[in-house]
Amino acid sequence: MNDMNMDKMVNFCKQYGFIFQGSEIYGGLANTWDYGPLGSRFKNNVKDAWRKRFIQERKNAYELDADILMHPRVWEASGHVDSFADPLLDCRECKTRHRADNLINDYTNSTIGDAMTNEEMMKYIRDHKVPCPKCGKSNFTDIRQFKLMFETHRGVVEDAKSIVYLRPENAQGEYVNFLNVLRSMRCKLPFSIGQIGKAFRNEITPGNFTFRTIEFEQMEYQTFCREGEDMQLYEYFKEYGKKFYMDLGIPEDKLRFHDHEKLAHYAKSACDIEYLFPFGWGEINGTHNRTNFDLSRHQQYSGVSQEYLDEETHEKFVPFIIESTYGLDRTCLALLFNAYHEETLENGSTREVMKFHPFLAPYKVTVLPLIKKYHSERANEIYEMLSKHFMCDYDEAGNIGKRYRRSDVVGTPFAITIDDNTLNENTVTIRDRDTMEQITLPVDEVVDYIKSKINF
RNA sequence: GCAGAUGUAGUUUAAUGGUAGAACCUCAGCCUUCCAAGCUGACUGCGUGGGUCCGAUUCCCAUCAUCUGCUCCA
Repeated sequence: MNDMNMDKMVNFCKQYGFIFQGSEIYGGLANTWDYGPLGSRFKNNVKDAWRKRFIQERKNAYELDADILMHPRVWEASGHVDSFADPLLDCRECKTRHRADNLINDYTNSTIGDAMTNEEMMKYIRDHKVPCPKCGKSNFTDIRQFKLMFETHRGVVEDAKSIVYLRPENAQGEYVNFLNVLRSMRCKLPFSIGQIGKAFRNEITPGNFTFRTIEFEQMEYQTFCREGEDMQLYEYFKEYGKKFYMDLGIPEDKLRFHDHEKLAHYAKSACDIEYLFPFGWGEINGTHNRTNFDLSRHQQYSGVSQEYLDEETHEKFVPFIIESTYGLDRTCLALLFNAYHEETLENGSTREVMKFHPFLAPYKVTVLPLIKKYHSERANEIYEMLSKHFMCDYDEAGNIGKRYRRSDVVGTPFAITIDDNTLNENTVTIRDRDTMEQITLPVDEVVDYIKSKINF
């Protein structure tokens, strides 16, 4: 991969049907992106890979599909109503933007700003002529409350009582269903609830293609455990996450851990897995030790006990939670960069090849009649047969070399060619994208051959 | 949200105050028995909305989007 950059990836994704700009014919809506035919296929394969590793192959792991809209009190209990509303103001002199509480805290070298209302902060800044950290002057706009949660209203009347939020994280869906899963699945600690779904954040400045968007999808994994085994599980899931990415084909030198020093309101410890994007290291996974903060808060706000009864010790306690969240869109973007290769050919031209893990490839196999007018009929029969098992592509336009390349550029791991031998001896040629090797196989062995090669 | 830059087919681009040419891609036909050959043809464009002007893709304004920096990033 030489000379890769974001523009090239955006163009590539558009050209080949992976990702399109949202609402494009209306000029676009900033920071929304639509997954095209190949992109949505690819994204689903990433989800399936995650499901396999995190739900299917793990004991005591259960999937959940919770609603995006939840009771507004959930977000009071979670702390998001408070912490997701940043009090922002702008310096009129140098046009920089600041958080009012940070300004005061930094100025006083304390945390007194945390407890102030917006009015109190505004008064304090005016009274003490708190300077702008950039230009030193004290000439600020009024505080404007920037809400990171999208709000909507249920019912026909838009008033404060009807507000519902589009969830800013999925985790609360697992937490409020802790008791339901515990009972219905007859769980014992430690056990995990995983969920794939969309979340929404009204970010000020997203960007970098699908890396930061206002609507995004997360694959997340909440492990409920005893206090005392929490740090061990925390370390375990950091490594398990890294291994997941390496299994998907990302080399170790493109991955690193990044421990958080500044922690979120709920976390005891936090660590990201970062991928080396062309724009630098970027978070693709976050693992947090959320302690018993969340379940305790839900117990407090709902009045419903969230305690677990340990049958061995006969103790009752609110479990700890280790959260490991995978940004699905970010993971897909990292995998797209990781798969992208430019190859220089003998004649000096270059071609693009996507080298996905075969499990992730949108198409598993392309069916190519060697000569359209002689081999199309049989090729169509074979396409039909294969499509019962895999996502297949079919291409009879242009010459055979061109069709191999069209297949390679979208990352299809196998191409099978139908020629006279197919008609006479019922064999096909299978060509492997990575090795460029060709083998001849009887038609009825093709499905098993491909299946054996695309396992994850 | 602030500052700067940018905006011409799917992509990369050319020219122009008198509504635009090309290459690649795509599609159709011919040819072709394994890696972008060739031939013929076809489709597609001045981000959007105003203004100035006889006339605007070109000048001006606004808006939208993208990029860079700032800010933000539970």
